[in-house]
Amino acid sequence: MSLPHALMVSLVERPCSGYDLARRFEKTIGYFWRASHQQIYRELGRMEAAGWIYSTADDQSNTGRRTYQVQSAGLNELKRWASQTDDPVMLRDPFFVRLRADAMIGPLGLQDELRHRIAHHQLKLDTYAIIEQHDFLNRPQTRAIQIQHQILKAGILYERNMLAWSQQMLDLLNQLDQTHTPSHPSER
Amino acid sequence: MSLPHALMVSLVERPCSGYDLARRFEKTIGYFWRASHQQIYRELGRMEAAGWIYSTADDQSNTGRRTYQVQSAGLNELKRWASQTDDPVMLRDPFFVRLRADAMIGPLGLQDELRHRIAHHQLKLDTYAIIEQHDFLNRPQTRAIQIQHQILKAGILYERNMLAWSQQMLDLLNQLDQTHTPSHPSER
DNA sequence: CCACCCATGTAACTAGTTACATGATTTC
DNA sequence: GAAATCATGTAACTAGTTACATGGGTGG
Repeated sequence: MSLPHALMVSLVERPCSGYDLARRFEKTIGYFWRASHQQIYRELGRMEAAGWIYSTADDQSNTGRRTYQVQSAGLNELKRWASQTDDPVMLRDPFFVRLRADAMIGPLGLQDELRHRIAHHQLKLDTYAIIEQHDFLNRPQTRAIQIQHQILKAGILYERNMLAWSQQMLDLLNQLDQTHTPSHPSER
Repeated sequence: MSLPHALMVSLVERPCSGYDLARRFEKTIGYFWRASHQQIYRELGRMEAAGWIYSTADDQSNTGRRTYQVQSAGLNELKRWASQTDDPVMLRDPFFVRLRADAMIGPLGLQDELRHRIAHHQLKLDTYAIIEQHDFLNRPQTRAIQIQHQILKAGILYERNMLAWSQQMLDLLNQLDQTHTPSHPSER
């Protein structure tokens, strides 16, 4: 499992509450891992039970807010886990299944979804460009910053890739539809 | 959920047994979706109960082998599902978490894993090149074939991308380690 | 005082993985 | 006759999602 370890990495960077973690995982950290607040609270509970982290009720203001920090047992676990090897994950997008369905029993008019996806990838690229500008360019090039920058670049490459591919796919579908639809009104 | 629909697409292409589906999902179809035989049998059972598919014991040879085919209810469900819209999936690779851990509490010596990943991506690219040669080049350019080819290209682009990025990451780590590791953290 | 954000959780479900199990057929 | 492969499943667990719930603090 990766989520507890992703949370610990985040807590090593800066100790904070579950709520803050949830927000950080929705924003900047979200380009490389994502989690809902329900999952986060569950994992925080488990990790505290395992002695990997501990929490203090940082409360002058009687909310239930707790701040979590990584303990040495957690650090050891993180090192152990980070040193093991796994196969890279595959690209696994339901949209490919839709397209394959369109190829077999189509045309299903997937152009709209493609346009939606193109906009989505463009938006992510814009966000990443802002993060890159803000966090990585014109910053001291420490070891940590260079590695984190390279991780962000993976996200940028991925989005750029999917954007270009989606445009190609849209062109192809438009071209196929164009030659199919007008001459024979049988379909649609 | 996508798996039942992925299975139906596969069964539309060619009716077959659960065992055959499992093999097809490990091989060629595996570049866009993957499933274990346990999952496949479970889904086949559910889909048959739902009336989306039906099976016949194709048995002159008393094995329990059953061949599955998609029924019209299944085709309708497939059309309905394929026409809905979702957000594209994100890149979500535990290795990014490992790298982030290395950035915070490193160096952890992730070069070996990177070399492993580079070999893996190269292997997939080789496989895809064979599939492309065999299934898509010098073939009649029907609508279905062109779409399926474009799906394969997404896989090729993805692997090419990850390969190039992994090599950059490996170079970066080598460069950082080289200046960091020896007795003095400052340089050498 | 109402809406919105802060902050925490529980419960139930779905999807995917791992481990285990069984028997028949083909190949050496 | 042993080993590999064909062919099917069950059981238990893990990870992730969706829906629901609660209560305090802040700004207009």
